[in-house]
Amino acid sequence: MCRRTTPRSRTGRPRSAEADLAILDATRAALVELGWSKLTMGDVATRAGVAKTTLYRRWANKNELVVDAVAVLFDELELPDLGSLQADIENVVFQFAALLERPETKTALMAVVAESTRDEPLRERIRTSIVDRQKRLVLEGRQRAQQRGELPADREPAAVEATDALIFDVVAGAVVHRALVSAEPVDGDWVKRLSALLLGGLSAAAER
Amino acid sequence: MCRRTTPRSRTGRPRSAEADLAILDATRAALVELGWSKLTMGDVATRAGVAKTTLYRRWANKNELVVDAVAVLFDELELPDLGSLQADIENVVFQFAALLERPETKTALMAVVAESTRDEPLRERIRTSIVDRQKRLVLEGRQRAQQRGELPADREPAAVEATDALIFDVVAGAVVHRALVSAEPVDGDWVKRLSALLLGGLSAAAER
Amino acid sequence: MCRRTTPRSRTGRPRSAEADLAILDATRAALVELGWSKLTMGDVATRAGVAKTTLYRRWANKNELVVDAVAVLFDELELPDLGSLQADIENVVFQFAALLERPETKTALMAVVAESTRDEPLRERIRTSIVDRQKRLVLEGRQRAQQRGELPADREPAAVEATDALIFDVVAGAVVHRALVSAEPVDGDWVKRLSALLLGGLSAAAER
Amino acid sequence: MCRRTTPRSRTGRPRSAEADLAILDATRAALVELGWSKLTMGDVATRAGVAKTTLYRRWANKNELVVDAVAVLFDELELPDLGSLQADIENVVFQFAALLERPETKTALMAVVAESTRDEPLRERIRTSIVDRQKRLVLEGRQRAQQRGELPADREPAAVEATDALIFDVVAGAVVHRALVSAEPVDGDWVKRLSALLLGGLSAAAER
DNA sequence: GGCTAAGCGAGACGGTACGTCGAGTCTTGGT
DNA sequence: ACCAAGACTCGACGTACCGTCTCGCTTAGCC
Repeated sequence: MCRRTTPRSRTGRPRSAEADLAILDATRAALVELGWSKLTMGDVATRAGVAKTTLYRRWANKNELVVDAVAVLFDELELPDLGSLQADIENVVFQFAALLERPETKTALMAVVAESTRDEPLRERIRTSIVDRQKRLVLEGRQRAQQRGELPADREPAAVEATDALIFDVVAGAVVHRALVSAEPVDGDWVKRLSALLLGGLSAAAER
Repeated sequence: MCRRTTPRSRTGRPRSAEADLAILDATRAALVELGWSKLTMGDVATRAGVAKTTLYRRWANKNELVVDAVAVLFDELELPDLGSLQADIENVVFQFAALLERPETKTALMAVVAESTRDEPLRERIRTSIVDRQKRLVLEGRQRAQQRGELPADREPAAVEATDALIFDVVAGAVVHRALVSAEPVDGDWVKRLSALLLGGLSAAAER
Repeated sequence: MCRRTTPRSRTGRPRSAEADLAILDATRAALVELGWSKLTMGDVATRAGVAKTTLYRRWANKNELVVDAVAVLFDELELPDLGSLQADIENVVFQFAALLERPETKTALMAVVAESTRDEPLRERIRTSIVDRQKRLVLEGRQRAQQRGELPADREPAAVEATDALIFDVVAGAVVHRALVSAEPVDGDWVKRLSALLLGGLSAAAER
Repeated sequence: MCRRTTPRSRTGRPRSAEADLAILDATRAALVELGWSKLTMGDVATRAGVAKTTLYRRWANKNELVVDAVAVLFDELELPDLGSLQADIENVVFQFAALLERPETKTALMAVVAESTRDEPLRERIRTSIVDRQKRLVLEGRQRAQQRGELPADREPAAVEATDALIFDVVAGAVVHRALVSAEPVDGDWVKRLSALLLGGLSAAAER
């Protein structure tokens, strides 16, 4: 979580663990109230009852702090076995949509992605802290569907991986676009249509 | 294009039309060189050979200016008839990906979307200037495919509209997510897989 | 009054005389309400129901306008014959003090003098519009006192002129300093002491 | 000197004392080069090698800064015992005139007095920083003359105080008016006439 | 009575300075 | 070594006013 890359000295006063939590909580609270662009480091420090220095000792800048503050929310996503691929897809789409409805996620996610187009370390941090962690959902869902026989067993690994990546971009991208760009609700009807499209597409691919 | 809402006074010196163009050009140039977050109003004004006040007389803030500057780029997207739905899809995806590769679009699009989550007028501006204008591509492509017989003729209009919206979010969302979040190339292989998925999904839906 | 130095063309629409008065009135009103430093040309124009252009066609800048607006107030000073030099002095001091109590004079006079230390044309304008016009009071008062026999008749003109100038600086300077710098009231007691000082000093000089 | 009114926090980085001096020096330099009205806070900050915010942290505005910068110059005035009241008067008048010849004083003094007519805190600051500090010269000169027997010993204190105040306003006012309004030189001849007037007036008052 | 040169209101224009705010750093004294 | 406090530099913000300009529209005087 903490961006300390150097191996951390053994002497001196150790960092306060409480401070880390307080800062991340304060960051999320500030995101909810103010949104990304009005959030300030000084305000976060005040909310957390901490000096600005303490923030900068732990995070290099605002972007990295916000990524860490928001990343943990994405770990809440789970994929309980609901018995069918369609149910699993619809469930995860709903969860993801609910996550994007939260004001802290809504305002922060696109902002840090935008910043990351010009900031390679930030992109890397986003990838490791948020993006890659969610790919497990696609992998798990696909494997479960194969076990159920809803999808054929793997043939060549490269194709499987490419399809996983595609599904990930399609699902995540469609939900984000629906929620933030089109600014329309991710409701039951829309989710059904999306999952139907995906299942149809995957089945068609499997038949060939 | 310009935010003139009041019907425009008849007296007084009229606004310079040249200035408008120079400002939008300067904005795009600054986006390319500096990216969204480093772009400043003062710098844009200098590049355009214009006073800062002239910018603020026309646009309320950086976001609205950037939306206008970038919007015109999206109008370049076209949908020539390539003879098959698959070819049309692949073509438009490529065009869209190429657009998102341009540094001015890449850095600006996500940023203004992020801001729009807390700024209703901005969201409206984005919708009318950018988003809604591109929905025509989905509509046109679908109609053409129906004429070719690749897709069944319309049944109920509501379902058609909902499917158009879904396809729009899926295509645009997937490309944006691939390009900006996953940060992986939108290459021929990926585009083929995406269009196969869509075609499969649409066909499956049509059969029911 | 108006700074037109070139001989003025005979053709074309003549300048509005009403506008001149309205502008000077508006300037004084603005001085009263806002003071020198908060007075703006745009505000004066609005008050006068006139375009800014019209101001600048007549006065080169804020300083010159204010000098003209205030100058006329100084012409109100009069020197009625009260029968004795002491009474005449006390009377003119009271008048001058009353003038400096008016908010428009108070705020404007020192300000334009301050500006004039770096602006030769302005200094010239102040001299001709305000300062020199008041020297007549000293001259008149002295001549009247000589006729009454309170002061000896002139000997050498240079000395007379030098004394006139001294008295002018002493009286005007003392009143201004009392009113604006010391910020204490120019009351009967103070005026009596000042006139006694002057009369004593002038008599002493006459005896030699 | 510095406007610190609250008793000063004990924690945090203390204010730089060097910065204070550098800023006041820079202010005087800017006054000399540019004059009051062209002096800008940004320019002063640059000259002092300091950020603009540092200026505003210490002084509320240009006026207060300039008063502080100029006040110290007035402390240079001294009243050495030259053996006679006349000599003492002429000396202090020359010193004061020389001070008003300096470009930084010339341009600043009237300007801040003008502003002070609409700004009570500024008036107070001028009084305590500049005006009251110079009244000592009148007091000292009068006491010395009494010791020499040139002036009678005090009778009632109120009258003495009133006369001191009068002399202060007359001398300071006359010199300022001569130098800045009449814009004529404070030369030996004029000074002799002024001191003669004062001595004559004081003697006449004493005889009664 | 039409021509014409200037005046006029309106308001946009290029500039310059304002005073504020936030980022990120540095310097205290104290833990 | 950590920490809270708060001053520091830097740079952008959005606003205000200056004095100029460009419109379209009067308005007086001379042909």
